[in-house]
Amino acid sequence: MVTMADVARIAGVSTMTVSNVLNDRKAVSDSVRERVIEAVETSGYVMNHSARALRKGATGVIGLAVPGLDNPYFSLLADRVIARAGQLGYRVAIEHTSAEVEGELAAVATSRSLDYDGLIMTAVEIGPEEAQRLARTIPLVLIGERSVGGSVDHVAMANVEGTRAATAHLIERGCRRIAWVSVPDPVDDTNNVLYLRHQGYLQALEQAGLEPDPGFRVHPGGLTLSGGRDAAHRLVDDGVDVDGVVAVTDSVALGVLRGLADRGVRVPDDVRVVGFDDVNEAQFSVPSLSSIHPGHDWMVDTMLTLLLERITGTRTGTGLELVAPYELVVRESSA
Amino acid sequence: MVTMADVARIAGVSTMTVSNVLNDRKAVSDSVRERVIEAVETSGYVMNHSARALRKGATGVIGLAVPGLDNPYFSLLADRVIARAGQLGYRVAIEHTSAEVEGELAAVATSRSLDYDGLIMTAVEIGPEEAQRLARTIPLVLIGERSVGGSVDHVAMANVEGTRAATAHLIERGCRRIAWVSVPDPVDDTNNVLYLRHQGYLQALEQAGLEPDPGFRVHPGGLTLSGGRDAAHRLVDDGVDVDGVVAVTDSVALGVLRGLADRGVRVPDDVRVVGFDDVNEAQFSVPSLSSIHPGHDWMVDTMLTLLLERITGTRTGTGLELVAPYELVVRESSA
DNA sequence: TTGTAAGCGTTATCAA
DNA sequence: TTGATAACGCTTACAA
Repeated sequence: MVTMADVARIAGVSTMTVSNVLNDRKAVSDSVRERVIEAVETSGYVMNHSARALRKGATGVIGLAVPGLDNPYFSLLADRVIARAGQLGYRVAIEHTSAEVEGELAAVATSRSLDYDGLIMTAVEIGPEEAQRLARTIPLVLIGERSVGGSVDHVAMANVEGTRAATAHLIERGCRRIAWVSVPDPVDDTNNVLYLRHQGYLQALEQAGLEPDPGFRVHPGGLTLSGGRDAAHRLVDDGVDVDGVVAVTDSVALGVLRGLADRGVRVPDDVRVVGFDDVNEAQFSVPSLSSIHPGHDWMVDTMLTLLLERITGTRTGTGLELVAPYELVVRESSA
Repeated sequence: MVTMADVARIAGVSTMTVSNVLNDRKAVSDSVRERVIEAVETSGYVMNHSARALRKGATGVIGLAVPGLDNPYFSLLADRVIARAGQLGYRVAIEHTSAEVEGELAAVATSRSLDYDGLIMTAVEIGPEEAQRLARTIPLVLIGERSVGGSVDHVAMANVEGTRAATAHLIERGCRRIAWVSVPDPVDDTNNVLYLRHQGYLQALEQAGLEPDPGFRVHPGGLTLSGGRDAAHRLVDDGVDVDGVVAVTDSVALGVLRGLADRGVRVPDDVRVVGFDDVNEAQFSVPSLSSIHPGHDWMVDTMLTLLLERITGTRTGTGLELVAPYELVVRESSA
């Protein structure tokens, strides 16, 4: 392994000069700079990031904790976070949280927190206290929920407003019996995405004087394509008479489209469907899926801005809570 | 920041004893072990991985270089690699390669190679010489292609055999005018997935005495949903008379399904469609997509096994080349 | 069973 | 403009 000392020896300078050239830190004479650069190239030197990290107390790595990449929303998110972080000179390591036993999440994150200069986390199971404790160890930005307190920054989606708009859109299109497809009994908590989205659905129905559908038809943890498909099967097989479906996520909605097709239910003719997240695939399903676009780019930019402010110490104190602008995107499934 | 020395002071022992307890390395008396563990907990100590990495010369991180996660195949792959690597005690950092200017790929990978104990890479642009050079710096496993030589291990898909089976399947189902949807003019190279898959298509047609479709209808770099959709539009709009489509990837195939739907072409009644990769979404599209299942789990297990053998030095010498078992999965799009 | 000493490769600080 | 020195937190090798 070639070290800075080797390069220094070859170039006939000190390691500090090599370091200064490589980081263009101070003024270095042109002749010396050239010699160093040449020595770097001939020797094939590569920087040892562990040594730098140890010395500087920063790793240049941001952690991104998501349930899994096996989900179009999270892979979309990861893709953009990686790309944007790369532009800012950071690398991204992905942490899978869904594999962990409940509660282990925070422990794992804490034990690894030193490896990251900051952590972006989709807060599915983590509670306010845990989040605050974690945030004392490492700059922390939470996605998708609200009001954790402490120095935790939040970038939230317009969960309530989004599903309210989605539901109102179906009502406006003439739907009167609108099902909500999500997991049963989300915890009544303003930090819970599933709860908030359900509230939006309920609010829109109430505003229109309509009765909500009592059924939740996805198994907990089943916010997936297959979960959505199975839910649609049960919806039809149980003889529930609906003319609209609001699904808690696009994955579920796409599964619902498939499940309705299995039962010969036509979308949008018999039933109109709306999702939430506006994943890429929503544009290409048959029929294409109407959805709530939660401002992905805005969210990613904001998350990284907030995180870097904490990392560099530009901003301290109580956590900010920012809500991304959302947009209803109408496609074939509700046209 | 709490260090091992702090813990040692609190427990009244030496740092080595703390280190030994934390790594349960040697026999440590129960009383001392208890004191150390208590000191760790009360102090809130967390291991500094940079220091350990510097000292041990290993980071515990595996790099995964993929074009982007904005693609169901690569996100599926990343998901499984992260999960499996986690079980083996490694973390995974994702490198985006598609953002790089051509040729920079190798440079970037090299400059970062010290950060990883090993690298798994989808070799889209990297050439044999670059790969070999890289492999001298870091254990390297390449995905999806073949025959790079040197100490580079390979886990390949059955590219030729897969598309041959897919094409033969369409022929067996009665198709006679089968289009190939991929990028134009893939480099004639046994290391090029796109070339190999095209070969399989050609072989199946030749075997059946059929004429190949001359057209390639996806723009380079457009192996995406929208690329597939646009290709299908052009196929129909140009009046090409086909009764079957073999797409180079599932993303393209799913786009083709959408594009055909746009033009009122029925699948499978008018045209049968087969893809390659068997991504999750293939089961849930309408119609569901027939595909070549390239043995994802086998590939991921094998890749990590090979990589760890190189990392630990268990195996040295010339690179192995292993081909994953494939399977044709027939679904509605060709039923 | 526990402890001491040295060193991994880099950079901050201060001196020349 | 350049260099010497110490230190970051940990583990290997050896000593007690």
